[in-house]
Amino acid sequence: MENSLKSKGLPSLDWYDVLLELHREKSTGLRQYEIGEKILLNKHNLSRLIDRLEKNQLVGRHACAEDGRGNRIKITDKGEIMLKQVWPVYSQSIQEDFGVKLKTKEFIDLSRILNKVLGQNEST
Amino acid sequence: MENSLKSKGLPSLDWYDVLLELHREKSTGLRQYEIGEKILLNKHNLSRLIDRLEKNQLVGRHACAEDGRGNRIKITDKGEIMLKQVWPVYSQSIQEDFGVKLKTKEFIDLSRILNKVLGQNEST
DNA sequence: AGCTAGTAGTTGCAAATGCAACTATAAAGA
DNA sequence: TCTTTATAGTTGCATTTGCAACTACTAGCT
Repeated sequence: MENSLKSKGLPSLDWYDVLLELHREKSTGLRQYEIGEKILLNKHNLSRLIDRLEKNQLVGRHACAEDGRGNRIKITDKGEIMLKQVWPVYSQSIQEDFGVKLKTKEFIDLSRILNKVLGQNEST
Repeated sequence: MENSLKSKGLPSLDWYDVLLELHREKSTGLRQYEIGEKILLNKHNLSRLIDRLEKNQLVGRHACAEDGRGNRIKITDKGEIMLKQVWPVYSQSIQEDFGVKLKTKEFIDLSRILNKVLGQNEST
């Protein structure tokens, strides 16, 4: 999937993950720690990922009213456009790597089983 | 799993993967490209991974009779010992992350489905 | 044989990651 | 209020990864 994106000059999947979460909260934005809870990335790496996104003007860091330490991250219009550009390529990769190879029931089973593995984590 | 290994001063899982493949061919050893076919790592990174393994005397590079370009990698006794040290920690992690959370049937299904995803790859 | 193309493995450099230490602010307790 | 403790986020440094170019050798073609 990464190769497929890269060959088309699109950013990697972790950029997509962050942009998607921000898209879902377009109006209010998200705190960095909130993004960190949703995707699998520790805070220092997330901080630098957002540096890169910001440098590419896909997101913006805004001062945070309720907490002076943190900042509120919002997706930009350019970020929204990027999201729309990535999705067709991403979804086609999913189709090729999973859709073609698995029956619908297998796909559902896989999803359910992996969610069980992810869930009930003593570390969370 | 990586955290669990690291906290006990043991090397990461990719070291284990390589050592295990070499253990299975202890007498003849393996060419680097053969290791590369078995684990998910491209050749330059594998080359450097083997550098590290060699520096820790867990494997040895030997001149290759049948092909002057390549070398034959063999696990050392120290490597075998490391393999034996890692396995209990690794297997316990598997137990915690999968065994506890999944029923036997789910585990088998997961394995079967993921193998289907891996297989029939147009790129291989 | 001699030339060309392909393969095995290595290396330099840039970018990404992990770890620990750091700053700045918030929250909790005396 | 003042002190202590916890949290949000950043930064420096070492290690790892990805990419492209490279060497050295093999294999295939004429």
